[in-house]
Amino acid sequence: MSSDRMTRPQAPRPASMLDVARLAGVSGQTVSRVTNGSEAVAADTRERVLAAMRTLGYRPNSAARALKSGRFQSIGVLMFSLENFGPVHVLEGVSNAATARDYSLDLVTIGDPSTGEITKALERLDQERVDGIVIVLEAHQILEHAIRFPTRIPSILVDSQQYDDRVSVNADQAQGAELAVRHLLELGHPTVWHVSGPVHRMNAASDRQLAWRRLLEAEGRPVPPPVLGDWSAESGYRAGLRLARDPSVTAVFAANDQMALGLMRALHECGRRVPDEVSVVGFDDSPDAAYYWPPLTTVREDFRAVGALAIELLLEAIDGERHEPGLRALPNTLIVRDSTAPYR
Amino acid sequence: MSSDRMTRPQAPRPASMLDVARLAGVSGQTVSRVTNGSEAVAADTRERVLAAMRTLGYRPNSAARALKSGRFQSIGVLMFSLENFGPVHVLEGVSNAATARDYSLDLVTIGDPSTGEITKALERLDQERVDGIVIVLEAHQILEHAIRFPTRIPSILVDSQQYDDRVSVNADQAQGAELAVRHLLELGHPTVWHVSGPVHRMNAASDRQLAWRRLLEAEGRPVPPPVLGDWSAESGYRAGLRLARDPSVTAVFAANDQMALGLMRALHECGRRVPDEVSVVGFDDSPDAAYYWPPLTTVREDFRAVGALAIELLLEAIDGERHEPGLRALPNTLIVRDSTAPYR
DNA sequence: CCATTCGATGTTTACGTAAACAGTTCGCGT
DNA sequence: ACGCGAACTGTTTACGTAAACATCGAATGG
Repeated sequence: MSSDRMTRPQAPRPASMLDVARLAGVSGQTVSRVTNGSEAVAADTRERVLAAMRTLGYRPNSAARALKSGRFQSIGVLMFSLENFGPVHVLEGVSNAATARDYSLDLVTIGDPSTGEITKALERLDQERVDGIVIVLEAHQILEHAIRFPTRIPSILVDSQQYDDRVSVNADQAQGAELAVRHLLELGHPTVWHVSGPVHRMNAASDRQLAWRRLLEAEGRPVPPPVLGDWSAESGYRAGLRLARDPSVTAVFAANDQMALGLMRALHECGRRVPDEVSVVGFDDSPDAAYYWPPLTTVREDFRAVGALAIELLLEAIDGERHEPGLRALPNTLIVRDSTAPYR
Repeated sequence: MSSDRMTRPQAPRPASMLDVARLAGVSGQTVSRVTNGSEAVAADTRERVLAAMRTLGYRPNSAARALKSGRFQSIGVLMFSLENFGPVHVLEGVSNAATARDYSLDLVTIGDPSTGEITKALERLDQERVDGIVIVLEAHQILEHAIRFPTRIPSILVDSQQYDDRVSVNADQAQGAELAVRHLLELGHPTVWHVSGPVHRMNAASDRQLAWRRLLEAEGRPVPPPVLGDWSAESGYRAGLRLARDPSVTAVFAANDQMALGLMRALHECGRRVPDEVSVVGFDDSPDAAYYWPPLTTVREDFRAVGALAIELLLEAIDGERHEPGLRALPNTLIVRDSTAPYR
């Protein structure tokens, strides 16, 4: 292979538009026209150019193109970790939608969510190698770190929060939480306990908790103190150990599936049967939820749709369209499995 | 808002290097020198240039830079779905490593793994907006679809397979499977059953199955017929329903955590206690595995390290280094939890 | 039969940057 | 004072593409 290196004529720089033009006996502009599919180029000329392209293995130089046009055909995505199921699926939705529109994706993940890291990441993205940015962060992170949004190019948030001056997209947290709580109440449970996510001033966890509380109050039910978790199965487990001691607990709404998983493990350990003694509902419908023990009743978020909508709005913004600021909330579906049963 | 558009002076095009140069009263080249941190520029000149940059909000144009230098400071990543835990974590490792080296990531996911889609995706990446490509695919997918690897730029595979002419990186499947099986044998079980992943001619599933078989044979144990799954919890569940009927089954090695999850659900349903009657080991150490019921003994893969090594090797290749073809296999760790117990 | 139009193609130019090369100034040794 | 090199800065050029404008021939219409 080193001989390969020595005999080969020094990586013959890739063919340029002009190389193709010369071979095809036309001008560079005509090659450009063929490349961009547009314009009227005589059929035989086009054929000749295409043949030359094939011969030379020509590929348009995207850097030159971007330089000339000012467009990158690329979307930046800023994400926290890929630990949690939700954001990863949003990413998948975003990726599919972007690919469908012929945009590529520039992914930046933030290892350590410090102000410095986030700012640096946004700087990176803002350095004009992308046409727009999708930010998958929660509001509290944005507030705590005093994040300054890019100004040069459009950006959109995937977050359940309502912003005065920005467009955001997410699943409808309140509607989802209501589905869960209402389901349990309809099964006859006197009230519903809640294992909450890490509540900050504004985030999905607080939205879910608030909706849970509101619905119980509206129905005139007692509102038990919520148990605080941090989205992890481990925190759900700890919450479960506390709830399992209280025999009045017959229905629990966990703010996500992983906490529901930990919760059920604790209930099992304490000998409280699910769903016979305690009904459990989760949130997210992660792929494994159907195979928890017992299979988990949960609220399915349409992450793909969230990602797709984010891209759609962002591309419109890139094209100069102005959107009304505010949250676009997408509805969720209740998936009933075996972890919930009528109150006895 | 339309008035906004009309009054504003046409989105004053972003400041260029020359704008900065004019304001600072220097040449463009000096600005370039300051930007690139290199060279000897007099301290006061540098200050003046930096001040001008701040005033104008100057950002180097990455397209122009890429055009001039022929480098993109960007790595392409080709992935199948983001459904499975493993690949997503590899992506995270890749992302972290790339960021640390000041490379950005161009992510392409393949919705439908048809030949056309894969080829199209590789074309996209090969269109020279990246300096190198990380391909996260399994060998059988590559073979079945007769994938042609990019030739213009270096690429590296994340896959457990040994290729004659390419460099690949992955966790050591055989070593991991041996950890699992040996653990069960050391607990005194007469033999170990296996719920396999979707075996193709060459992939992680077949590697794990082969290692399982080899070790049993080496130890002179009977080799029960492996039960075929497809990585999903659902397939583990179906496998479990079959294994649960057979009282001679006391130890099962599932080829991933999700199948172990489904397996344990089936065992529960059939009244076979884990680990008292049946011990179960998984593979991957997904975040939830510690909170399965019971907590799952499993093999932890260091996905981050895999991603990091892939980036390291790829960057070296970009810098012109030639690597010996072959597989770099990274060792795994056995995590013992409550789903395994001594044979009684 | 010439003017007009239009389709097809070519020429020029600019995008923003950085390498290569070309000064210019200054201090120092002689 | 002179020459010399080091330190600093400027000028020219090329990267590959596509918009704007220019040209040319042929077809159309009166």
